[in-house]
This record gives sequence, structure tokens and C-alpha cells, in this order.
Amino acid sequence: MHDHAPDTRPATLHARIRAEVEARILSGEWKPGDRLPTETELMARYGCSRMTVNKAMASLAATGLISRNRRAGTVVARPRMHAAVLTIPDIRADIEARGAAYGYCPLLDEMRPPCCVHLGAEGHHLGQSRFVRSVHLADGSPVLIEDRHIFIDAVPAAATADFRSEPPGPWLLGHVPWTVAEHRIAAIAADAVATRALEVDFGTPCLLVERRTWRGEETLTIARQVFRGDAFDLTARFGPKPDIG
Amino acid sequence: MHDHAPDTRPATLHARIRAEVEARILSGEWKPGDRLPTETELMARYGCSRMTVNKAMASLAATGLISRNRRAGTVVARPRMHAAVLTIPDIRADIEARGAAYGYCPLLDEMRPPCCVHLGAEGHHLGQSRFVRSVHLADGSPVLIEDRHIFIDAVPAAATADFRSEPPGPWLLGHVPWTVAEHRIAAIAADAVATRALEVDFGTPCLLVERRTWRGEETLTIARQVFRGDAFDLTARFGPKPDIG
DNA sequence: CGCGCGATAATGTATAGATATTATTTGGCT
DNA sequence: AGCCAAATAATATCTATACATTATCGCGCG
Repeated sequence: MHDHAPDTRPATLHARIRAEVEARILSGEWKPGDRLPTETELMARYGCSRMTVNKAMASLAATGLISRNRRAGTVVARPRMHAAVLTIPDIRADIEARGAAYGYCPLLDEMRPPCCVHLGAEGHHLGQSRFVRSVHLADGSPVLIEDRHIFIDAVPAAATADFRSEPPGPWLLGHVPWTVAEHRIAAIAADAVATRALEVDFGTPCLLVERRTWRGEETLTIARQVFRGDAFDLTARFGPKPDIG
Repeated sequence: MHDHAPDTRPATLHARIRAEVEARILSGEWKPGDRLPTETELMARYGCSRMTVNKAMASLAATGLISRNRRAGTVVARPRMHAAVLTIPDIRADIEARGAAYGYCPLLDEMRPPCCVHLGAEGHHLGQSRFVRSVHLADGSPVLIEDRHIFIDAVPAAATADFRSEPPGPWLLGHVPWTVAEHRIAAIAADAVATRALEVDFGTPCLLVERRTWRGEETLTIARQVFRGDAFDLTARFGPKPDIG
């Protein structure tokens, strides 16, 4: 019987070196703290130039699987579970992936006067904002209520954008380059607004995602999304696996 | 007045090239879809070798800020907010960071017979497990209840470990190399167990984090953590910024 | 013994070239 | 026009070498 399994070995040399070193670490053959071969040794073992070895090892170091130090050499890093890749839900794609029909329904759309938020010690002036409250539906039943502020000083085009059929989230993603986003995730009880909009009982547990997006120092938008607790959850996956570099 | 601001410009050439290209993208000067200079052009502009330019650009491509194609050239990628770095709470550090005293109290500790979980289509046999239910406290008041299974086949040492004073989480991190972890985050209502252990009313919204950790194909441990909704939340930050490569 | 200082071993960066790969363009043939 | 093949332009990879940087080692001196 022929072996029809796909050849998963990377085609390029540096990727192959990386994969093999990675495999030895993940299999436990090389344990955390163990010293691994020097670039010169690997260069001899694979019969390639040091630059190629370096590329492979630098990539492993970037993912945090190994730790490299001049003169001291390279060691297998101690596993730390401090960060994970969180998949931000693309609401529409998520809903459609379950085979449900996506719906969007704006409830409020108005200009709000300049306001201040307090971040730590200092207040931050944010200027006038466009405020849109909307509900996202799966097969007609509400799943998410979103309160979004878009700050006009930072995103002038938002003053005239049409959010009657397109939600502000995708519009922003397509129009505005951003640099940093921060999310806060919490469990809250449905308040009066959420109770009505999501058609749940008062006090029902809901997942709250507060997202704030910046470009440089400038706040572009703040979104407050309340998901029906029974309808949505987030998943995050972390491993040294994802190909970086 | 002297400028005492730290020189944030990267010292190395490829990092400088990357930073400058990145800055032009983030400032909006080069917009999504725009074609950017070829490696040969950048090489001339910076008076360096093509390898150096390549390193800078490959790194930007790795973070997803640009998209590169042979022959077609390099273009600014459309911003996608699909992933973020989620800081996994180190409960103890978190509690102590707020100036509270950390406490740990195991409630149950027993061996459980082999069990099966169903993942998608196929059932997965997991074998015998050690089960530890514990409460984590801040200044004496409960903040988190954790149900943890550790599978003996995968982690034999767990059979004899002492979890009376050290929680299983840190013990595992220190003893067992893992490769992949997956988290599911949801909002749930406090059930009977949580109500008692967390000293909250029945039905109170709580943040649920289910964590499953593998080494290769082998499941090492499954943890189900229920946080008091009013006491804890998670934050995730994402930007193209973090230095990779 | 302990301290400092130079040698050394490892990684980090950069260069100039070569070859490989791949998508596009172009030109020729029907 | 339409289609296939060759030229081409861009990135991708690799080599061999050089020099820079830095933590550690080991030796000599007080």
C-alpha cells in the first residue's frame, strides 16, 4: 500500500531545521532548561550555512519556544502560559458559520457632545462622537447589543457614514487603519437596556466585551458589546505552533 | 532644555527599516491595498543589502501588516481584527497585584475513573484522572472556584503530587511541558456549587474559563474555572506592534 | 581567597552574490 | 479574438564571509 499521506515536511531548509528542533522539544526529548546545539554544530549537522540555521532558531526564539543568549548559548524555554491568541469574533461570520441568517438593526444613531473618560490618573479629552446602538441577530433573534462611539476628530468620515444597513464595526475596519486595540471581557447581569434588546430576563448572565481602538495616541472608537450568555462564547488557543517568521 | 526622552529608534538597520515602513502604514500615508516599494528600491533608498530589507519586510509580513507575493509585489494588508493577545490570568499574581493576600483552599481531591469526552464526531478516551476542586481567595474572600482533572496516563507524577498547599495549576506549569492550550470563555449563572463556594447568590453572573491543555495529541489536563463576575475580568491587547522576528 | 580583566565562545547583524520560485505580462500563432 | 508559451519582475531562499556584541570562563595578581 502506498503512503498517500501528505508530506508535511516543510520544503525550505530553514523551515525544516526549525520543524525538527521544534519536534524534539515538543516530544520532550529536549526538556526546558536543556542546552541545545550551537549554530555551528547545527550548521555542520545540516550541511548548510550558519545564516540558515540562524533564521530557523531566530524564528523559534520569536515564538518563545527557546531562549537565546550570546555566549551562553540556546536553551529550551520554560513553558509559560501567560498569553494566548484570542480569536476576536467576527459576529457576522460567526453567525453565518452556524448556518443562521445574520441580521443587523440599528436602534439609535446620534451625535454626542464631547466627553471625557478617566484612564488611571489623567482625564482624556475625546471630543464629539457619533453614537450608534445596534442589535445583531441570528435567524431573527437578538444575540448581541452593541453601543459604539466613534470619535469625529479622529475619524471625520464617520460623521457622514451610513450605518442604516452596514454596522459600524466592519465599516471602521475597512476605512480606518488602527494600531492598538484593547479588550476587556467580563460577565455581567443584563441591565434594563439589554433585557429589552436581547429579549432575556433581567439579570441574565451576559458576556461583556469592551473594545477600545487607537491609532497612535488617538482614540478612534469605543465599543461595548453585550452578548447573550447562552448564545456566545470566545475561544483562545495558544501553542508554540503558529508559524511566525 | 535637553531632550531626555529615550531614543526609541531601533538600533539595528533591519529594525529601523521595519519601523519606518510600519510608521508610514500606521499613519495612513500608505493605505491598505497600496503597493509598496520593491526590495530593490528600498535597498537603494537605505543603501543596504537586499537581505536586510528582506528581513524587515518578512517580519512585517509575519505580523500581518503587509502581504507579499512573488512577482506581484508587496501591498499594505487590509487591517483585520481577528486575533489578539490574551493575557491569561495568573490568579495568584493578579490577586497580589491588587494588594490583597492570596489564599488557596482545596475542597476535594480524589481519583476519578476513566472517562470519555466527545470532541466533534469521535469520542476520545482519556483514562483515569486526578480531580481537584479548589477555591482561590483574595483577602480571605473567595474569587474563583476551579475544577481540575489531571490525566494520569499523560502525567504520571500527578498521582502522587501534593496539592494541599500548592494549587495544581502552578504545579503543572513547573513540571509538565505542554504544547497547546485552548480556552473557552463564557458568561454563566452561578450553579449550586459555585453559589456555595463563591458566597454569591444563586444565578449571579460568573465568568467561566475552560482550559484544556495538550502535549501533542495527548490531553494533559482540563480545568474549569468560575470567577466571581464582579471580581474579575480578562483583558486582551492587540496591535501590529509586538516585536516578532 | 576574591577580584578584575582579557580571552573566548556564542549569538546578532550585515553584505554581496547566486539560484529558485512564482505570478504576471507579453508576444506569437492559430 | 483567444490561447499557449516564453520573457520578466518580483519575492524566497541559500551561501560564505565579516564584523559586532555580550555573557561567561579562566587566569593572574593582590
